[in-house]
Amino acid sequence: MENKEIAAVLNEISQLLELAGENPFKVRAYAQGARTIEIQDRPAVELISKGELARIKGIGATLSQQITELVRDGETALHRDLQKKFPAGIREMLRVPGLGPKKVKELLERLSIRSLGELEYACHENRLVTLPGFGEKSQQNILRGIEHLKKFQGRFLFGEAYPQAQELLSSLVGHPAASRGAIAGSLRRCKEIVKDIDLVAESARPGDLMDFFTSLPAVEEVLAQGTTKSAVRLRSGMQADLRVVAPGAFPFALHHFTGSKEHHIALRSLANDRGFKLNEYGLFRREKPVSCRDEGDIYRRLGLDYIPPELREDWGEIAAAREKTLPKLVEEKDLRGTFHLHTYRSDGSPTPDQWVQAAREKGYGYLGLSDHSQSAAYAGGLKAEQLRAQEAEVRQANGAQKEVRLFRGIESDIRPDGSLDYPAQELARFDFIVASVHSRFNLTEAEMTRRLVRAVENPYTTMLGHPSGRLLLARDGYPVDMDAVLEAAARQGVIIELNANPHRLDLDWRLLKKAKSLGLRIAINPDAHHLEGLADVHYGVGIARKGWLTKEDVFNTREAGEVADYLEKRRKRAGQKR
DNA sequence: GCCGTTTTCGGCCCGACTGTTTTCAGTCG
Repeated sequence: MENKEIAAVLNEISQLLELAGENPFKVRAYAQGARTIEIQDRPAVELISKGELARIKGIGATLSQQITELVRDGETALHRDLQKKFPAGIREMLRVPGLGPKKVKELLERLSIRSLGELEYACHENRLVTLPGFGEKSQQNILRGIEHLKKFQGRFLFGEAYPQAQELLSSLVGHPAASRGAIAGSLRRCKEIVKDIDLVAESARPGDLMDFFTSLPAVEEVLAQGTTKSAVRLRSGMQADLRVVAPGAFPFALHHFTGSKEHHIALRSLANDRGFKLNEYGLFRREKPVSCRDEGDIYRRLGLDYIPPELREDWGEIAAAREKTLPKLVEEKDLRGTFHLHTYRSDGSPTPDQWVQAAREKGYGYLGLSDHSQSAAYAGGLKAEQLRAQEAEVRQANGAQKEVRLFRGIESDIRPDGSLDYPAQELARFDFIVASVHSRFNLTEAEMTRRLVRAVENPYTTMLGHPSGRLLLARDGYPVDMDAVLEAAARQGVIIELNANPHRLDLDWRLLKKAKSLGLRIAINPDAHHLEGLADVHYGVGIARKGWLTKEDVFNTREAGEVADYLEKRRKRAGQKR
């Protein structure tokens, strides 16, 4: 059983214990244990065999026993009993905003409601109003919450939410009552999926700013309005929350509402140890406020280096900030070019000349064009006989100007047996090759792992495209032993793509740290099919930062000449190996 | 349930808002 699966079970145990009315600290201990086991570099089975499991901070005797039981039997008695007591329908009710374990328990015990469907029915029957702790309002809110769950599932892509947040923010900071404003929440931390938009603003006239916010054209419905907090539902279906604070409190509010919760728990605990108290209004030493101009000051007063928002996941960043070993994260301005762009020849729209123009506008020195290969018939993959024309076209675009170097590549399908999609003499002619899986996702994990390992062992493979194959909010990645694939890529010097398309953001940031530790280079590629898609590298950079990557870890921060030399050398070596 | 350079027992981040109450519990971030 993998660490991730173990974590999922522990998390569920935590939720169910909460439903059972257990000690909240016990509940938290299980949730914390889940996180701890998930971020271990080594599999639990190894930790158990070496007797190191119970020595990990946050895993004590009981959790260690539960994990051991899980690894040995694939399940635990505790988990099984809890599941029997609280079936899936009950757990689903916890996703309704405003419903927590206590209220779900009440619904269960007093009205025998055991699923979302039953809950909706009970609301329509007006049966919640008489329940203690509930009333007319909460019944309506629950109905609306169910409606919303059904409609949107309450989750949105980073790339969907970000432009909306930007627009709201620019409206807000343009208002005379606002002196400062910022995006906060998981969006600021660059999570690939977000639940809502959090905004923080500073104002001496909060009432005016709130009136302005709740009447913006993007707002469909005002869910709550006060002088410190307002919440609205946007026409897009997203919820946006605005917090307004008085001048001086802004850094603390921004920090607080950026999260994550786990980061705050760890940080406040450290603050306590050092004689401080930290909350959303300030940093205090013996009840006396400590002045901070910005978030950097907050960390410095606590004896830490500044921790960028993307890293605030309680994933080792606090220890690194204390030891002054935080990485200097890559920035968008470090990128010198990018790869994996489609043209009109397969399923994209731009011509090579148009891509050159787009690169120029972005200040890039090079672009790597890679249309689909012949097996991807659905995407207009290039037949072998079309390759000469493509070659000539790229050569011509390069001859016509000197500012932007176009590299001629292909996004080669990885066939089910792991081979690439053209004969070697064709592969040898490309400047670079992105190898990706686009079909036959239904192989077993062992077969898929073999397939990907074989693909990265092909001497012509330059990079592995969207390694997991996931489509966020739509499709999980195929089953594959990603560790084995990454290790093979590291042996072969194959670059790993961080596909920056908001639907993919693949390789996942949780694995980037692992890839980095293997010495792998990462290419932040937009996988763009239209000119506007080039801007998606922004999301890729956010995820790269979240994965602790520096400029040096990212392949396309190199200058055009260096990239050209690298690709040429690799191509020569591949020719010799063949 | 976990943890300990004051502690092996007694803490565990902390405050606002909502809807329900008539002083507060539950939820949320």
